[in-house]
Amino acid sequence: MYQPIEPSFFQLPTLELAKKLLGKFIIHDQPTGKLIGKIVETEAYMGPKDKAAHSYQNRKTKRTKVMFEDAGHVYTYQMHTHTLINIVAGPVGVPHAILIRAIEPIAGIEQMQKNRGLHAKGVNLTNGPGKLTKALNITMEYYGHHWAKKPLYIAKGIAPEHIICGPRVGIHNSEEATLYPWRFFEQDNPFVSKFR
DNA sequence: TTTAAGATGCCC
DNA sequence: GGCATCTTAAAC
Repeated sequence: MYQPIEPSFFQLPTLELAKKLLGKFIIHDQPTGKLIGKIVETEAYMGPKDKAAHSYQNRKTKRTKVMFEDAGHVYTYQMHTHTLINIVAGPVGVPHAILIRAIEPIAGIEQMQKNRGLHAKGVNLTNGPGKLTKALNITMEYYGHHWAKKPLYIAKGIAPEHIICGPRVGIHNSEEATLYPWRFFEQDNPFVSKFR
């Protein structure tokens, strides 16, 4: 318990992995203790044929290159004032990634509250991809890290009873890819982000 | 070197 | 609905 999952876990087909990640724990070891959240919402991005993905048509740049590594690496990027975090999926050379969109706080909640500031109450602590990275103190320095290694790692958790899928959030100019049902979340969990 | 746009969140 | 404010990529 609370130990990094075996690296082979990430070698599932991308959509399968996106579903299996629901209920897993994401853990960040800090000097002040462990910050732990349960993943309740994910989104898959499959570069080669996904117009909404940064790696569409295998575009390889400084930003997207980590997605060409083997599954389990950390892909971080900046969105306006926020850091968003992904799990690289697919075999070497196939630039897939899974965005972690929301978590439910499990341990270290007081520290998460401090990291977020006073305005974040209740579900607003971690119900969005930019919010959870701030709560967990995740920054761009984890670009290229591996999710099976401390101090930032995935651990076994609690599989959800019911999983819902639907269109991804915040995709507007990607034509047919706009409606791909590649968003997965735990039914009735209050920390799932709002659709826009 | 300059400029535009973005897988968001907070405030008005 | 506006705007903050950072990284990247593609235009000059």
